[in-house]
Amino acid sequence: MIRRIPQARERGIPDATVARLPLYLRALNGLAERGTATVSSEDLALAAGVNSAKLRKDLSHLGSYGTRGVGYDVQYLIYQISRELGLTQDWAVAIVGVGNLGRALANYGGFVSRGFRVAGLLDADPAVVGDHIAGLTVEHSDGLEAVIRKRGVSIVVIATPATAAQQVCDRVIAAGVTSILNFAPVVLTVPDGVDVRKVDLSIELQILAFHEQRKVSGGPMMAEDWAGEAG
Amino acid sequence: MIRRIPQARERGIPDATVARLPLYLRALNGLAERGTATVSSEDLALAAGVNSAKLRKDLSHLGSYGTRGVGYDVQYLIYQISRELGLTQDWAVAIVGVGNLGRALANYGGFVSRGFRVAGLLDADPAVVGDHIAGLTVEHSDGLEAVIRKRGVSIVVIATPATAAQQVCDRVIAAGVTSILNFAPVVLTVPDGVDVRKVDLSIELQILAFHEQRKVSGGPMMAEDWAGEAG
DNA sequence: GTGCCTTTGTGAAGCCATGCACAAAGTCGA
DNA sequence: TCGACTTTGTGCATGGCTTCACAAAGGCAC
Ligand SMILES: NC(=O)c1ccc[n+]([C@@H]2O[C@H](COP(=O)([O-])OP(=O)(O)OC[C@H]3O[C@@H](n4cnc5c(N)ncnc54)[C@H](O)[C@@H]3O)[C@@H](O)[C@H]2O)c1
Ligand SMILES: NC(=O)c1ccc[n+]([C@@H]2O[C@H](COP(=O)([O-])OP(=O)(O)OC[C@H]3O[C@@H](n4cnc5c(N)ncnc54)[C@H](O)[C@@H]3O)[C@@H](O)[C@H]2O)c1
Repeated sequence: MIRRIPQARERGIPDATVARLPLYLRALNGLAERGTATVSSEDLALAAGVNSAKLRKDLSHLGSYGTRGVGYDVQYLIYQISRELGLTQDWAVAIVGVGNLGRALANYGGFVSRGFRVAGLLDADPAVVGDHIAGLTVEHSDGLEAVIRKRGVSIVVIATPATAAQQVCDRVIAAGVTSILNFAPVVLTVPDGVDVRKVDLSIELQILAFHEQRKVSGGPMMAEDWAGEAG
Repeated sequence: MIRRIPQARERGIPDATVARLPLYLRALNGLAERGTATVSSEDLALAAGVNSAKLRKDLSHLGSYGTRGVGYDVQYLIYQISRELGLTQDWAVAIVGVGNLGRALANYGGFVSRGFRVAGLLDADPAVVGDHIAGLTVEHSDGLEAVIRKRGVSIVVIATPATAAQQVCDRVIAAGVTSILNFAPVVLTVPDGVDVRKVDLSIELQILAFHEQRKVSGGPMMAEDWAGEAG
């Protein structure tokens, strides 16, 4: 059978598209708050900071939800993207490592706002255990596996020092977690089937520094670049 | 003259490569701490979590710093990558918005550790101004431009609420800053020549949720995926 | 010096993402 | 009902990134 109907959603949405869906969702929520009922790909793309053709191609992976000559229904598109991202259910998240960063995350309102619920705060330091943060009590990380199982935690945020991250990672995976958001500056080793995403401030700054250096070096090609290239 | 020697560093290093250099640098520092003198692309790639061919091609963009049959000299490669990233000089960074997140960032040791120095903490809230954090005093954001100019700030971290981010962004750009790290969940609009990188927790969680949803839906290929493909 | 062995640096192929450009589709006014 | 206009959905070309595979390069043992 050679016939090959390129059915949307037949299997997978490109990673690049998935990474942009939250952006579209945010832009759509902004429009919805201002009472906008429909939006064209051009306008939505502008709000999300992407090319309109890319936006349309991205949305076409979810299905054909637009109306030609009109645009997209804001509310309907919000629902479809939310459903696709799995935000119509709520996800229990545990934060391991309640130091500077862990506290900031626990207090972060935007966390809860869209489908994510902080179901546990865990730390290894007895001095921190028992602290009340954002309505939760910090528990000892000895009970990590129990917390994960009992509260149905499916996403774990690692905000421990780098030295503890792999160990915490191994434990939560053993407890059945397959989605990890890592703030520690280490490359986590995980088995197939486990997703790790990392947020790394240090890397971002270094990338900025790279470009900044090129700017201040006096234009596109500085003298040093030519050194040794003669002959 | 048709001869075209593909000299490394002739013009630009691919973005994808630049984004990985900090990863290599981190892995190399780990090796250096353990006293390793030389490392093969295979081993370094393993430590950095990438394919070894990719590592070699990345490094080849900087120059030909390896020795065939031996590998790369760890210290020398650290120096070369550092220099390429602009980490041999130190960068003055200002943090605007000293709330939960801004405080965590200010207290973050890994900031200073590699070429970045927090040169200013600024906030609009009089209740926060005057606080002492990590050896610095929080200043009022009215003086943003003055701080940037007087202390040679070239990278600004925005950790204000989303509503204030664009305004802060406009001001720091007007003050001459061309590198911004944005933590606020908004798409910043900037003129050409300004680099913005964003760190967005919410997006990362949503991407994790997407994949997690697919997993729990019943394995690698769920029934719904096959609907309509028969025949 | 010579030959073997290891490892680099890179040509080439394949893959994925981007963005243009346009036909198809649907709305809306007359 | 019809025609003009708007906007979507997508075929296609382009470009960048990744990966394989290997010739060239260099160290090292003898
Ligand atoms: N603070 C920031 O702005 C920032 C920025 C980027 C990255 N990071 C990274 O995020 C991580 C946390 O940073 P931080 O500033 O909050 O550090 P922190 O030292 O303030 O907090 C770390 C916390 O983790 C706890 N901990 C240690 N081992 C543990 C274990 N095995 N199980 C559970 N908890 C454990 C400690 O008791 C402590 O409370 C670090 O890896 C840091 O490099 C932080
Ligand atoms: N806390 C987190 O873990 C987290 C995670 C992801 C994203 N974010 C984002 O980071 C930003 C900061 O988060 P937060 O939790 O620290 O919020 P916060 O409310 O605790 O802190 C914001 C700070 O910015 C200051 N501010 C407001 N307007 C300002 C202005 N015009 N100039 C200077 N300072 C100003 C406020 O006075 C306050 O101190 C928010 O946009 C948030 O969405 C936070």
